[in-house]
Amino acid sequence: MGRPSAPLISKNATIEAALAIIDDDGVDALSLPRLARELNVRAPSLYHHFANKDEILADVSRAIVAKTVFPRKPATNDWAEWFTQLCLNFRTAVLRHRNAAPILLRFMPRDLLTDLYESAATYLSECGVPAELHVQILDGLEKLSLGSTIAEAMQPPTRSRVRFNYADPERHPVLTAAGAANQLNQRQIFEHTIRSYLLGVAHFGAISNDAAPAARSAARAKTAVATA
Amino acid sequence: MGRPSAPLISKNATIEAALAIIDDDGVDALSLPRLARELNVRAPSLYHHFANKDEILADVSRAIVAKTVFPRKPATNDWAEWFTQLCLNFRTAVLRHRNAAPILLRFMPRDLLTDLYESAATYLSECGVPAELHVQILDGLEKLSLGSTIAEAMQPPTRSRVRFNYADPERHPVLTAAGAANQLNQRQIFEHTIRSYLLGVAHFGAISNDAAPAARSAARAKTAVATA
DNA sequence: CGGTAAAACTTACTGCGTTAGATATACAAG
DNA sequence: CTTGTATATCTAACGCAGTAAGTTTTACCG
Repeated sequence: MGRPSAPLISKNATIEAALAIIDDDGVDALSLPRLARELNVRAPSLYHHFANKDEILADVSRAIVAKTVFPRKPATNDWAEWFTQLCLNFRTAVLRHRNAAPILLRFMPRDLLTDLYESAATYLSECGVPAELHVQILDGLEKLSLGSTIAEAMQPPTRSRVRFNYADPERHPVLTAAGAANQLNQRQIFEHTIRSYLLGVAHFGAISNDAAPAARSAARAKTAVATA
Repeated sequence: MGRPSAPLISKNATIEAALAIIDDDGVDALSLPRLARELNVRAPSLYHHFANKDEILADVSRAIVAKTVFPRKPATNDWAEWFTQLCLNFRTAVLRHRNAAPILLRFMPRDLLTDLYESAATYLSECGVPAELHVQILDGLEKLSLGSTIAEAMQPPTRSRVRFNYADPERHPVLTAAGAANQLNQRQIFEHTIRSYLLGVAHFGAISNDAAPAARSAARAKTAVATA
């Protein structure tokens, strides 16, 4: 065949095709022969554009995360609201390709995140949040959004209120009742979780084991009161 | 060779061997030939005890999660403290085998969790927490612990204070400063995140988009105050 | 003692990721 | 316009993986 007048393979088209396969049939269905066939090409030709399969997967991860919408900063110093919106947008971007969750876990584009964090930390400083809290807020939010979104992506999608699908009314009566009483869907629980976390950080600051026992016992007392 | 006087393969030994391989060399290193070799046996013989490789992986996941220590209930109605301890124990159990994180994501033993949730929901009821909050607490905590622990497991372990390893002092000055100012390690951030979340739920209850705008704006006001 | 089921084996197939080397074309230099 | 080199595809082939089929030996039960 020899060299074609215009290249048959482009990085972008390859990544898009890979993403389409994953969306349609899952990560396990993405093989190089299949990907090549979709591009009307042979598998080894892909090695002229990518070092190996992992590089393709890393680029797919990057493409997914890069579509996260960056919210504009609010007029007030309401950083908690801004972060909540950012996390929601991240969740939306990831859940658009929920089959890709496993590769996202393996190939999270950390450099993208680092650039994002730099601007987020700057914003926190502008809002007067002390630097000691920055890591805790950023790292906590990362674990929370990334982790809980990926965990959500691994389960079948549910638009309506969250139940416990594995609960058996006979063996798990209390849980079944809890499912019936619940009013929130997955997205609302996520948003609620983020917001609760940020409220917690903002109100109580660092609650470490050894550093601030007074703050913790005070917090514990409040919890007990609120649920009595 | 024929049938041996005593079986050469047992489910338990197989799962332990698989876990050892994963701990030593990662998930990708676990192949049936290698696993069989470790057991002094041939690969197809494993099919007499497991339907396929996925079944082995599922059993490995189950073995990891099953080692979570169930904390005893405190004398007071301090359910938040109990849940915090439970989540910490779960994290410990998972991080003992951090290489196994990807398969844990795929083969989370949901039935184990369901039994656990039933008793947790019962406990919440005993403590007087209204049923409408049960799903939100359980599901929120699941996403948070499972997700953030798996996300943590995917990064290299760090016992000391959390920095941002990918931050370049030139390009990310604010982030570098934030890393220097941070006092908490991974475990403390995790614990803090759980506690902040539970405090948030206990104090503010459901914060949904449409249900309680008043509660949310009140919460937002408090956040702003706390950080001004 | 004989039949059945258990628990190992050997052999073999398919499909994967990847490498090596051939082939033909585009493009730039003389 | 020729010629050389880099580019972009191909074909062929290797090794390893998961798994299926069928064989062999042995344990155990009536």
